Amino acid sequence: MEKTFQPADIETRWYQEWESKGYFAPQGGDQAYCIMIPPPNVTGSLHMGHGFQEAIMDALIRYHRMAGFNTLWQVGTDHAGIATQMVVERQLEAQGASRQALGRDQFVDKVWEWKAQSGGTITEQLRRLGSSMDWSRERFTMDPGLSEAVQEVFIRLYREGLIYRGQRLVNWDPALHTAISDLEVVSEEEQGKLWHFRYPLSNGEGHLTVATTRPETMLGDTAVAVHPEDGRYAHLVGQTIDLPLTDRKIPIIADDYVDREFGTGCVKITPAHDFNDYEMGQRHQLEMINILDDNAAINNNAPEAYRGLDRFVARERVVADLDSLGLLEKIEDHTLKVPRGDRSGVVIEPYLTPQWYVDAKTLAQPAIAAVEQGDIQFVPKQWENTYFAWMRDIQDWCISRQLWWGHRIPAWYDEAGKVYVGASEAAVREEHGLGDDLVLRQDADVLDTWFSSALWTFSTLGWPEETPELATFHPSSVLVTGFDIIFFWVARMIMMTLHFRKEVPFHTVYVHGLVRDVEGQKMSKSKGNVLDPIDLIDGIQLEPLIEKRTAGMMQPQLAKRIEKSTRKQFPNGIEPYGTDALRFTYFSLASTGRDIKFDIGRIEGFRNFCNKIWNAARYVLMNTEGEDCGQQDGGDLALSLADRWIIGRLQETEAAVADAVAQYRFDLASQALYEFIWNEYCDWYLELSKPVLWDENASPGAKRATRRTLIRVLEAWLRLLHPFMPFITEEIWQTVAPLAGKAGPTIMLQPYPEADLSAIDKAANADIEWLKNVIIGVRNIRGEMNIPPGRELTVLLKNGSDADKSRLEQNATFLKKLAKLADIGWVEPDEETPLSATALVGELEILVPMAGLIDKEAELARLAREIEKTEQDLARVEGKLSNASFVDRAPPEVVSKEREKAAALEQALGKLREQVERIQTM
RNA sequence: AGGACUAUAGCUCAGUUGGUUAGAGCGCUACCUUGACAUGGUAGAGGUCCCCAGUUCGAAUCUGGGUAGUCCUACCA
Repeated sequence: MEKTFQPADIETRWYQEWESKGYFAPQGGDQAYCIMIPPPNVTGSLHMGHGFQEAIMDALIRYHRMAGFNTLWQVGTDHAGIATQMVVERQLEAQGASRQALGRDQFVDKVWEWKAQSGGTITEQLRRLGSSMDWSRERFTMDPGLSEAVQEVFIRLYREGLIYRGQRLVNWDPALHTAISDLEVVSEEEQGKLWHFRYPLSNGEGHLTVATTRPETMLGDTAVAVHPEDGRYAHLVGQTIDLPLTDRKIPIIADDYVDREFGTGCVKITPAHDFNDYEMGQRHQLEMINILDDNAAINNNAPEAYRGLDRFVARERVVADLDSLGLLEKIEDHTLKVPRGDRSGVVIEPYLTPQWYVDAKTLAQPAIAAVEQGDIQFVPKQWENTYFAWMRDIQDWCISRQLWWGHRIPAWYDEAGKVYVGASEAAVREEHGLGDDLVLRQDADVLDTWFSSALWTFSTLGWPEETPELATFHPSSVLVTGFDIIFFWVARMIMMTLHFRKEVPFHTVYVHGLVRDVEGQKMSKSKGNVLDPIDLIDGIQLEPLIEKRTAGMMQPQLAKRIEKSTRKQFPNGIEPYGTDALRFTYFSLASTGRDIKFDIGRIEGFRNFCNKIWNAARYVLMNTEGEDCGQQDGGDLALSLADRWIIGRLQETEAAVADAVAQYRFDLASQALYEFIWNEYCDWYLELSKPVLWDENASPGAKRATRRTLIRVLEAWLRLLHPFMPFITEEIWQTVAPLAGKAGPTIMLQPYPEADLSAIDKAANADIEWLKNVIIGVRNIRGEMNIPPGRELTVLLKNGSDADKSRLEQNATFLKKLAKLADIGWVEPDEETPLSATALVGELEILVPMAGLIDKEAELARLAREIEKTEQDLARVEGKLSNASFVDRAPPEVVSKEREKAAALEQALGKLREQVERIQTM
């Protein structure tokens, strides 16, 4: 074995081995365990959030696979309608072509080509993370089977009246030329203006002043509204206004939506271009005048002067024209929320178009009930509130998109505009008895990507066929996802699955936090703070990293800043840390209910942990290979104290890990493993094994027992660790297993360690605790007194109990070795002792004679510190005990515990003071 | 506007049902290449548990009120 762990050497080798041997496929017991991957964008690439999420899923999957479950991790990718179409359109643009010039069929072919070309990136990256998904079952949302499921769902919902077509206001993206759902609109506060206009009354008796943030919409105004109880305007209700710049008269109406306090208390109403106005228009049967075209330029419904102008040009023109008419009262600065498309970034317009909708209110009812009843549980639970809040006020879901890439809507229209929904044109004709002479035209739109994602848990398993996989693995066990897609995806999956399967899609939703950079900023391309998980695994030089972070920047000054901060943060680039270290870092940060700040220092620490594991294994192998490790039962076995102790601690660790995983506390699991492996197995157990293995006088039974324990405990914790660090554990296990009497082609399919609580040896724990304390006592003196580590000491023990005496007898060799002692022995309580530095373990005194070694003043100073600390502790405890109500009212066991503490402290204090006196008088 | 979450060592974070000497990793200080590991070992320093009040014998932990930060939802023209 190499002296240091080299992850690159082993990772790809093992992954290929696992995949090619089919280890990821379901196999195992009657109980199924299934996780559906949140399908990443097929043409996307891996980011830190994926890395985190996949690591968690893989740990759960490997854990349950080893625990004997019939385990499926369903993998697949999403066609990501808008995102993918945009990428391909940009590529066409760069070549001077366009989607329109190409035509629909050819364009869609192009997208498929792009998918074929770049679709392997993300799946290759998932493999680099060690994710053990079943690639033989990989699905894509536009596979024939999944498309069939989409069509089936659409048709059935339509027939049930739960999908309908309607003309109403939608969020229109003027850049992408498509409707988008409410969820795809992000509103940010921006600086804007509030324009105040005078609208003249038709009767010539003055005007009303209205305010707007979007002046151009006044061209489509069809009313002015005031509050019904607003005394200032009550007499005007029913009269009309001469709408400036147009030749229209519009009514003054009363509606209690109007806020009397805001502005003048008069609101211009544009039902075709504002969601609130739309509703008011419905209430008052107002005319709806659409003044925009698909590009959000002014259309022919507006006065001629404005036709063809872009909305923002028209805005300036309207303001200028009103101003010249003397109707512009004032302009104020105003911060407002501007709605923008999450993909295009352009300002969204409420726009009147025919679209398809899902009746979400109806579907939401059972979906709410499922969570209320606990059929689905969120972890952490507080996300249920978020879910309820949204579901109880859910709006109908606009599912049609004016795109070409996606599932085309299975609806056909005749020339009269009558709609027929069915699986194909032929099916529609047959069903409705339509003659061949009747021309049918398929709906041009495709479905929202999330429509197909909503079916993911069952469409991937073969639905609408009743497949064996569906029967076995549905509902799935747990969904691992970020809170950002609870509405987009989780809620919709629950609705669709309950409707079509009459069962939940999953029993648990584990909601993890967002991965942020070290300063808590969201990672984003434009901030240039993105970390690529693959770069953390393989490492990257500074220059390529800068290149990567600044590539394709629109603004050169941004690139400069990014380069500077990157140089500062990673002056030497990023070292290769390996997948295991990266994964372990994720786990250690994965406490529930908070985002994680990714600190490069942590991953370095866990890389070191990998190295520690590697070297611990080297040590064990050096001492066991070619030796009798008691593989065959029989032969003398004389377990040492340390052997019994570490076996018990292993059980406790196994229990802790199982407990942590059951609660999705990967941070606690990783911590328990780290602590056991490094602080107990390596720091203490390996050291305690040396005196046995290197002692020529030790019995063969003792040596055999120690070798056996060394190798078996190692073998067990490799399995225990495997779901979290798959590669290093597999690599080491291959060599270790036979020596531990285990056989098998892979650690992946070995049984997961289960705690045997009867093997926990409380007495051994206490004895080891004593041993550690004595050693630490001596080391402390050595360290603080600057005694060279190589210098062997003679130590005297005093005032020991019978237990201390027998403990010393049994452990003298260990003490000598670990504390570097030439000799250790007892002195009687009244016996004269040389002047010594002392440490206390309970009542036992450890004496290190000072002659020639220890400076008198230094020891006095050390004792003074010790005394001060002890005095403080004692004062606190005595304070409690002198409080009558504490003694009266606290539980007796708490009180007696405090009393014992006080006694022990008092005694220790006495001894320390005695010691000070002795040193001073010498 | 409503809601959620967060605040503990210089940094990143644990801390179970109230009773600990408030912990870990990184960083820091000193010493050490001892036959697994310097990606290491040993010892050590470092905390007003955000603030105020309350409940309690006892609060990092429970309650109320503040402060600061992050996020979500809905929005007034």
